[in-house]
Amino acid sequence: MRQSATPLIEHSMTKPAKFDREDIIHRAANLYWEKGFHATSMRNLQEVIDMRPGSIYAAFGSKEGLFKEALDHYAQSGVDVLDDCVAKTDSPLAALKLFVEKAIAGQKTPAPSGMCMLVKTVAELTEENADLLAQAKQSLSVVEGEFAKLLAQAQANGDIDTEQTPQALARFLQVQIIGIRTYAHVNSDDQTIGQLVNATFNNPPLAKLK
Amino acid sequence: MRQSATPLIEHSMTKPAKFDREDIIHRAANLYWEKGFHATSMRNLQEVIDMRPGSIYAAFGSKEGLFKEALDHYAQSGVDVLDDCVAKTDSPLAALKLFVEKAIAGQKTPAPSGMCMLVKTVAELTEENADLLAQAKQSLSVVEGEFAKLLAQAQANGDIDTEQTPQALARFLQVQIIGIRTYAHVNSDDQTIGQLVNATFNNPPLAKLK
DNA sequence: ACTATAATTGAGCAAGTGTTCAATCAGTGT
DNA sequence: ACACTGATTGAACACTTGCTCAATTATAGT
Repeated sequence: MRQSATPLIEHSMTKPAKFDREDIIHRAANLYWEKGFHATSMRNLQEVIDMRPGSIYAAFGSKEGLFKEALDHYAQSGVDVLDDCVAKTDSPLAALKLFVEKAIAGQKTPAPSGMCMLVKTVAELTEENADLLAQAKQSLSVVEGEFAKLLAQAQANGDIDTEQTPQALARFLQVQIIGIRTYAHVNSDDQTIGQLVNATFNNPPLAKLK
Repeated sequence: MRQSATPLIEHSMTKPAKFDREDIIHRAANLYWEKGFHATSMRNLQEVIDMRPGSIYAAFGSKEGLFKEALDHYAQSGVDVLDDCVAKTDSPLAALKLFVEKAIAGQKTPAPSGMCMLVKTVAELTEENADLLAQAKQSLSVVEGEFAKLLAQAQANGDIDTEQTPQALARFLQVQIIGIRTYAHVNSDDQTIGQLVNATFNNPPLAKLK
């Protein structure tokens, strides 16, 4: 019954899982991201990941189990993007700004939803799905922690004011990103959104010192 | 079949609607607000508003019809609260700050959800419910317009900088409120949230001039 | 070839969904 | 009293939901 992510060699090998687990989760995540947890039915999922119910339940246990893995996948890919931004820029502050611009531009073509999937999840779910809710919150905290690290570096570099702790600055940045991406649903005018991003990085507490 | 909000006098009067329509909508709105559109079933609604399906459908037409009225009710009550804040304070800026504090404190006990129902709706719904989505967006725009009026007054009073248009400032304020209320789901520490509210009103572009 | 083992299938289940409608109920005007 | 009429009821409908499991398929080791 059990399926292993990477088929393990045991006493006697049998038919290995033919599907690419990462790819399946990626597709599932995109559907959940677009439609939300409740509005996504197992039938919808069966179609986009091209698996029959038995296989899905053998591999992921339940609708919630698959959603959990989708959330993990999404959060990890977010961290990957942030790391990529760090690699592509020459300062922590520039990395953060690039990340924000990418996140907000992603609202356009290829992303299932302009909103962060973690935020959508926190907004949608209640205590009826306490574990999923907790996981989304925790992933948001992890991202915030990554922000804090970069902001601490920016302070050490003398790029930004040190009046507030890196943690407080990270919270502030989270609020801006959540607010702007959500607001972009209502008014997605490029210039308007650009103004809001600039306001975030040009005013205290994140304004660059000269 | 039809039910009228205020039973009208016609050629021959019959049994008037016995329920208090405003009260019904209020209760329905609170349930929708708490659970979201998709996770709220008609059975759930039947219980909290104590009506049988036939009556609900005679009065509101459909699950979406009732949600529409719930959204309207919610948006109107938001405008009412804002007006109340204006009445209770001596400056437009103070009114806005009071409004923000009320909105964020409402996250505590009596409100069904810490998040704005309009924002939750915009986050949850897709083009599959285009009309409801459009309505939520439009209500958010209306609120933003109210903000803009007050901010224009604040500028006229010389309370805040005039470098940005009232509309731009209103957008900025919306982003802050959306961001903070959503963020409060993840980290609801009073002091932290207070800091974020203060940051909104103590930094440009909303900082009070002296 | 044969067997052991596990992945895969898909029909189908019990429960839940939004909604309808014939029957009943209860005020109003006569 | 009575009849008229619209509000109210709740059983029931067609459909969808998340999920199960016996049957089938496919591979690896003998």
